[in-house]
Amino acid sequence: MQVSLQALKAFESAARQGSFKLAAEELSLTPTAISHHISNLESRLNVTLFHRLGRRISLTGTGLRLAKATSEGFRKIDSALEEIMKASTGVRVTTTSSLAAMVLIPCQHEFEQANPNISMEISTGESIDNQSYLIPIRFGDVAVAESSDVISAESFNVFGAYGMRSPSWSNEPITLFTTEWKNKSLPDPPLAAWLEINGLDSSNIKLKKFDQELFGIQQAMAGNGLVFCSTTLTKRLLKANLLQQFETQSVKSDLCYYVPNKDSFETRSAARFLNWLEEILNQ
Amino acid sequence: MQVSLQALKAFESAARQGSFKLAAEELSLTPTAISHHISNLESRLNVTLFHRLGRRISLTGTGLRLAKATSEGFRKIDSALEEIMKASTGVRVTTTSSLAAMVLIPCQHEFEQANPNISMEISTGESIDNQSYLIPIRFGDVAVAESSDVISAESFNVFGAYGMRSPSWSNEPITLFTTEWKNKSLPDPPLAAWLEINGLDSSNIKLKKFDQELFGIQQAMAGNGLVFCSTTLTKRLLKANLLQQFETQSVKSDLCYYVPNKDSFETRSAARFLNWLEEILNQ
DNA sequence: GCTATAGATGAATTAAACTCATCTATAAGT
DNA sequence: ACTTATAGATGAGTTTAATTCATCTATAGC
Repeated sequence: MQVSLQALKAFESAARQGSFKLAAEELSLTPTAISHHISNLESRLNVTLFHRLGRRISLTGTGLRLAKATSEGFRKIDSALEEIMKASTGVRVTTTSSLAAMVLIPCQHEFEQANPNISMEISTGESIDNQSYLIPIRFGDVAVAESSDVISAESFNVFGAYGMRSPSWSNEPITLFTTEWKNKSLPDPPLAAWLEINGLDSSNIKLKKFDQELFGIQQAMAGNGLVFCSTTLTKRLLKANLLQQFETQSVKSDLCYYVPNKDSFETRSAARFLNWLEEILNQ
Repeated sequence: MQVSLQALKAFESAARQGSFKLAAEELSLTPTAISHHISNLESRLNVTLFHRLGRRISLTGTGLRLAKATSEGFRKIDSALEEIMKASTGVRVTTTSSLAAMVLIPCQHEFEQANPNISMEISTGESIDNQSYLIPIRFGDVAVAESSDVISAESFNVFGAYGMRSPSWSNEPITLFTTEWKNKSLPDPPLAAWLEINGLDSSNIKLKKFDQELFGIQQAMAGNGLVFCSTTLTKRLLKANLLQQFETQSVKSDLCYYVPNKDSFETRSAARFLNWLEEILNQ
């Protein structure tokens, strides 16, 4: 190509604003640079692009035609760049109520502190708007998710309010909150396996079910019983002395959190967020 | 703007061709330059544009989006530039048969010799295709044309074949070819005014009319009579000793050659052509 | 007729784009 | 499996091109 793109950029701005001076301001250059660019362009193309009427300029017919093309062309490119830049200054995540409320939202500030130039936006619910650059963290069956997409395989255990005494499983009636997913195709929480591993039986246990783990956890924190839920959600609450666990073993489940097409997120922000997320979930 | 246009150009080419090496060849650069440009772009935008699979590359989703935008944008700009370049490497003129045959075509070679980088294309007739960059040289009434558009005001005189003896206007019958324009709104050739200025009367003159001056001139050259026509068309023939004039005075007419919106032709080629044309018509 | 402003011009400076040399990883050939 | 050739990455050095500075001209407004 024999004409410089910067000259075209200068021309586009000057044409749009009808002034070398204003173009210079817009592009953070001196009017001299604009003048050089445009006369360079004119001599390379062998055309006059501006009529010089003393200290005033006006587009020639040829100039007008070129201006239309350059404006449109650059606008197309700029808007694509802008979209990318917008996407790269922040991450937009959507996930389950439980993960959002128990993990993401509490850690949001910490993430933004560690990554000052990345803002984090969290949404939950059925907003299936297939918007570009929206990162969905799904909760599902490990058998269904691509293995490379999985960020956290879920283990389950029983937790209770901090400070309560260890329950005596065989002697007293126990209220245990657990979850029955709204989505029936998901594997159930592995309560039976957990009981077996810990050598317990369910005769004294009175089960209460919610459709989100979140609610059972909140009940447990309020001292209204114990909760059987994923360790991912309670990790932070244990550290913060809001929940405690007992001498029971946790049990693996077929459930996991995963991000569909995890490797297709190419913005650095998304990559950093996903790394950070895997770290806090698997620490 | 924080991203360099040259980097975008490099990216566009690499994306389209799927190879840094090919992009380098297309842009007459080294593969290194392409690599630098693209990594610069990626770090500025905070995104990954290409997946690097060893020595093979493939566009990421973001890269694909950007590639679409840049390809389209640059294509728009390039095609406008190409049109201008094409226009500036040549001039395309359309005019009357007479001016074309008597002046433009005989001088075409001379013009192209003097302007080696400008090719000249001459067309005549009703091809009113309002194509861009086609220069029409019209023949018409000075009162109708914009004065700034006029290139030559026509004077008329009588001419005969080279070497013939001066006609004796009062003693012998004379055949005089003149023109009756097809377009009736044009002023007639000023024959009456010419006779008056030269103190002659038309009693011995036998008029024959064509609708183009060209034909009368050719009859006169063939020795079949005299021709009353514009001096512009005969100037060259006089010099070349193909025609001669006698002791008569030429007479001004209301006719002229003009180029509508003459000042709207901004290509250097067009400007140079128009200057050259005015020169040879008014020399 | 003076002053201020916009642009033109040419030389000097500065910043960027580009290349070179070197290195790594993959793909192909033996 | 080992060698060879190819594509790209990386960092330092060089060259080109973009930008500025100083100066000059012409217009517009006072």
